[in-house]
Amino acid sequence: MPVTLKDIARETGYSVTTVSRALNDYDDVSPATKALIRRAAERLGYHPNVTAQRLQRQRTDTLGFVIPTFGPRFSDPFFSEFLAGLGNEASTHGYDLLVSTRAPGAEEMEAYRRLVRGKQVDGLIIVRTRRYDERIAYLHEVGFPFVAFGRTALDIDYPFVDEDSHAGLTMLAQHLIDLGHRRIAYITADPDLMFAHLRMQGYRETLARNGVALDEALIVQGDLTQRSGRQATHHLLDLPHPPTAIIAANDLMALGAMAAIQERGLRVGTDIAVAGFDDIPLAEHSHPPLTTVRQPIYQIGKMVCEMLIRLLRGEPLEQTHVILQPTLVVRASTFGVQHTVNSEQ
Amino acid sequence: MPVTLKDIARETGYSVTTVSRALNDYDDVSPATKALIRRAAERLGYHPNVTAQRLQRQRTDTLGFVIPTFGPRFSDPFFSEFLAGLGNEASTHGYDLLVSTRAPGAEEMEAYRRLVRGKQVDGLIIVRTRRYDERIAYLHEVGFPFVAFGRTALDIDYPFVDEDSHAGLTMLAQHLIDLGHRRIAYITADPDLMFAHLRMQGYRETLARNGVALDEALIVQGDLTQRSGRQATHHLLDLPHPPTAIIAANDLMALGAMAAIQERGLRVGTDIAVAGFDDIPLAEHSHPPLTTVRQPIYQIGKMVCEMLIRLLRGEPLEQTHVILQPTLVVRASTFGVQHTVNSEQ
DNA sequence: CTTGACACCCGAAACGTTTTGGAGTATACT
DNA sequence: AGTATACTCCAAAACGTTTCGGGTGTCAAG
Repeated sequence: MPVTLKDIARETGYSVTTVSRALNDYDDVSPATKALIRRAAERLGYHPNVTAQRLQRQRTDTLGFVIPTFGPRFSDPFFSEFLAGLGNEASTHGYDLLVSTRAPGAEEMEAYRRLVRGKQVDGLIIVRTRRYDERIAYLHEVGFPFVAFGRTALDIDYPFVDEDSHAGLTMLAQHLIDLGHRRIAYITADPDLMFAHLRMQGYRETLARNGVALDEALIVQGDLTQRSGRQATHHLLDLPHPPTAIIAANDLMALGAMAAIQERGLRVGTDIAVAGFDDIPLAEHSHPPLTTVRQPIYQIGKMVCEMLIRLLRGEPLEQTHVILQPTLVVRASTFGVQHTVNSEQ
Repeated sequence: MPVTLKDIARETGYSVTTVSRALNDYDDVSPATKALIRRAAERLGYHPNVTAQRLQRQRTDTLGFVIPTFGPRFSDPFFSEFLAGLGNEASTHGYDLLVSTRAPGAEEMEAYRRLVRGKQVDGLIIVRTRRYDERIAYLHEVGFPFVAFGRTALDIDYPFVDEDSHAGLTMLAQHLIDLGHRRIAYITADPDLMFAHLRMQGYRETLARNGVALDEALIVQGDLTQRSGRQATHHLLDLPHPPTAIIAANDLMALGAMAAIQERGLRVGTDIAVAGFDDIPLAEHSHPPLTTVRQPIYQIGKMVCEMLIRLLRGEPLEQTHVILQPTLVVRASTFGVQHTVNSEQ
């Protein structure tokens, strides 16, 4: 049914070889023939069979991305934005994106293995790196091309982009200390997540450097969702000696913290300061707007994708270890003024 | 480098045919041979080349999903959740997901055409249907398998799942009217979007049925983002005769509306009621929690995916036109009580 | 001693493309 | 005239799999 090279060959009287070479603009086909063949292809409505090309060329022009999902109500702005960056960059370079969704764990690893062994993709994108990241260890071991968003604690050299989580949390903590806070809580995430680990380090070190005593009771762990941020905050507020400021490892948990505080009739920004990390679009439009650290997720997605494509094409990477400096975005949630109208609209 | 059927054939002394048939469990291969071949395959680390299988089988076992993105800061919980449903369902049936991101328009259509003509995917998933949806018209015309989330105004019969937007908005509007509101604003989205159209209809009809005069000044249009909801609300509040309640076509815009109201020192739920649509995870944890209409997006993603797979496998669909009844979720944003602690934690 | 039936196996073609390694025919140069 | 030198073109192999249409050998029934 679909028209193939053979059809064009039959139609024009040329061989399949010549038709193929004409359409691929080889210079051992005369201009006249090329034109003729191209017109025929156009007329017949020819479009190459991508699968056949892949088999022959031994590459898929497809990148793989396994999204770590957590449960059905999975919804993290991080991934939409990252995916958008990835997808747009990939398409401008003629690459497709194969996406899987798996909860971290055994099934996730199986998905990676399948993609690698079946040669379904030319390269992989890794996000949410863990301190001892099994995916990276595996891909490195089998020598499969990949680029990650995030570092690990493994002794493996691989290309990555990462934001400086440590610096980000240092800025946040310093900001709160400068405002006079001394009881600063931290809602962390699974400490095996590299970024959670680094942020925690930044938190601890900044308090120490400023001579602020660290109360371990003020460190609680969430799972990056709003719900967990809310629960953690209720727990913190129930403490005999509650914090005056709360930093969350991401914006979603910070928004949950704000909800918990407001549920108790307290005011965010005046009674208790709250800060997040990521600067998701919601942060700017929450009430009060959320102080946070900006991570250009879309840009990072693009950058990771571009690096991987260069890698696949054998082009040199100017940098294989990119660490981006985040910027502090101070908004009303830590500023002490409640009903500030945000300047930008 | 990678091990192929030929390698196993050489190793075991059987033909490529027999090896293939053994591994695919044909019953014209003796159990002993099967075992022998399978052990060899295992030992050599054989994994079939998916591309070659595809070429031969003339199908890709891949579904296509083109995400309509709007700008770099694209971030809509709807898509994460839908994608999770899609991805999980697809993987349980052995299908992969090819994802593209395109802003609606010419490039988007080109992406669809490419996927169809290059035979890159066996079927497509369509979301955010428009009243006169070009994608659906095209796919129907060329006879390519697809399932959509959403109806259209086109006179085309195709399989879809949709939620009853009309009923959803009817419930919201009725809820507000029952609470005594008479000046109910509506923040709509691009009216070419089918769901925005249907929701608007539900809004208009419910007001009319209850004898509530419709003030066209109270209908403003956003673009589904928080930012636009906030802007629209500022506009509404500047009106000489502002509304006492605001319904937004989706939760994101409703959250924006809440921010705008609070920025002016007004209280959501007591001074002005706000309601959204979707019940994204954020709705429950906002402050105050948002009254909305629940759409089981994850389930819809699963259902759409399952329908498409059945379609591709030639299995009968029990229903090709599924319309789900949404449920009203009343929370404090319309309830008149400010600091309600949400029951579920 | 045939004849079938059955169990097991395989060569070759096919899927649609790209690439290899020439072959044939002009034209240009000695 | 002979010989390079382009310039066009093509047959066949290759990518790795599945499948079609047999083939062979054994055994029981006739």
